[in-house]
Amino acid sequence: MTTVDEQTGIVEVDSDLRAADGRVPGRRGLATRQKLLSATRELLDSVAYRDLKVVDIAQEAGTSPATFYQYFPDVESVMLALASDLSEAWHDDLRKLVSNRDWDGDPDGSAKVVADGMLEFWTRHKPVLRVLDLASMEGDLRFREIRAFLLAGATSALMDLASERHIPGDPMASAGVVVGMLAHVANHQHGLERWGVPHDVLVDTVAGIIRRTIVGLP
Amino acid sequence: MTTVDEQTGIVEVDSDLRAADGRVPGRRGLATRQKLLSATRELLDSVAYRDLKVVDIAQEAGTSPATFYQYFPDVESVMLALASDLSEAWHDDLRKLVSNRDWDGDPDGSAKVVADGMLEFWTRHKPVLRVLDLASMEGDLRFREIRAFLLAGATSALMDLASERHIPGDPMASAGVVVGMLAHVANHQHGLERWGVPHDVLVDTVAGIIRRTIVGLP
DNA sequence: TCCCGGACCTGACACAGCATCAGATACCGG
DNA sequence: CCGGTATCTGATGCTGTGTCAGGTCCGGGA
Repeated sequence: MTTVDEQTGIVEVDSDLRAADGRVPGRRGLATRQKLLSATRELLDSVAYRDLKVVDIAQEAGTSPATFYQYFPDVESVMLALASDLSEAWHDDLRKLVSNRDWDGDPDGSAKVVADGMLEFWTRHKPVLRVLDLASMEGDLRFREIRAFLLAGATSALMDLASERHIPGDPMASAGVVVGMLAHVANHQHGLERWGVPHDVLVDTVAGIIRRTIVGLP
Repeated sequence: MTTVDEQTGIVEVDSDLRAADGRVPGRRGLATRQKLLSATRELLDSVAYRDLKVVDIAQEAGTSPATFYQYFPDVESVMLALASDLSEAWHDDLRKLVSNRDWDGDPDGSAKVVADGMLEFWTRHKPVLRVLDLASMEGDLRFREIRAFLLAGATSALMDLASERHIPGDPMASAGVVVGMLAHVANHQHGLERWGVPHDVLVDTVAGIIRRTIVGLP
């Protein structure tokens, strides 16, 4: 999270980073905080968010529960931080993914690169993105905000594309639905593949929907 | 859930319905069980699954935590039962939704009815379906099975349609992706509408994707 | 080198929710 | 009205939460 202090105008990275007692953490403290974040991400591979306990995170990080509370008020806040970091990473990846793509000359290839890239990113960070999805669905405003920001880049990129092409229908709705579809397919990839749909067929199918819905080609 | 006892061949509705001590519940017991189910569904409207406590469910149902454990081993099992019931209900709704639809004469209207119907069902039962989605994503096999069964009806209906029409691409993948998209849009409807996409535009967009992807019309 | 002050960590504790059981209560057929 | 079984619950041990006061670690100054 990058923010600008309204009072001083100072740009701070990971602002509001302060321990429970109000102190600003130093080198050692930041390392501990990082260890807690990593431990949480690690645990999320094997245990459901619902069953994530402070005790376990602390143990995995090689520290005590009391220390956990020095850096985060609860487990949800760790997720928020992880999701926020991911949001940054995604915007970097996205830039490489959609910029300078030849939609006129090679619409199929372009759609495929976007579909594949997003699927890959979602698969790589599945555990955190899963929680982001759930918490958003359940109405948590802070998670919703991050999710909206995370999807906004992809959505607006596709929306612009749809607008340029003057496709029938609402560009915003089309882009929003397509991006949601990508996220959903990524999350349930495993299920579809178990149903007998191989990964590359899935990518082709999704790319086809992007092409027809956004680019406006048959 | 309807099952057939392999040994006896006896068809049982809600088989394995037995209290914690192994007794088969009578009229009064079934009523209590039902009250617990309703209470859970009720609570799910206002509190996140993650925060659903046995104490709260018991209180909402006007009984004690100990009674809860008479009928369910844990909160997850209640969700399983609710999801299972929903799965039955959906298959009934689905039958009315897709049967005798005129895809050749009125593809737009047909696609719209399916899109609208599914969105409506998902919205009506959002809390339970949300949990079903989450638990499936997190890899819980029992929830996955129910989700697969729930989506299978819609998926195979669309798959058959896609096969008949000889659309390019894999019918199974197309149907799976489209059904997933519908579920996802239903879950995140609120977000899209807040983004300024009205409900009817959303339905049109989704119907358009169904038409182009499944029916094979521009 | 030693020491000292602040940054950091943790053991101990009070409390909430989980899960279980023995015993109390409610209901039904006779 | 009574006995027996189905149903319910108060009491209880246990796991995990969240908060202190006080201990440990570390780097900079003498």
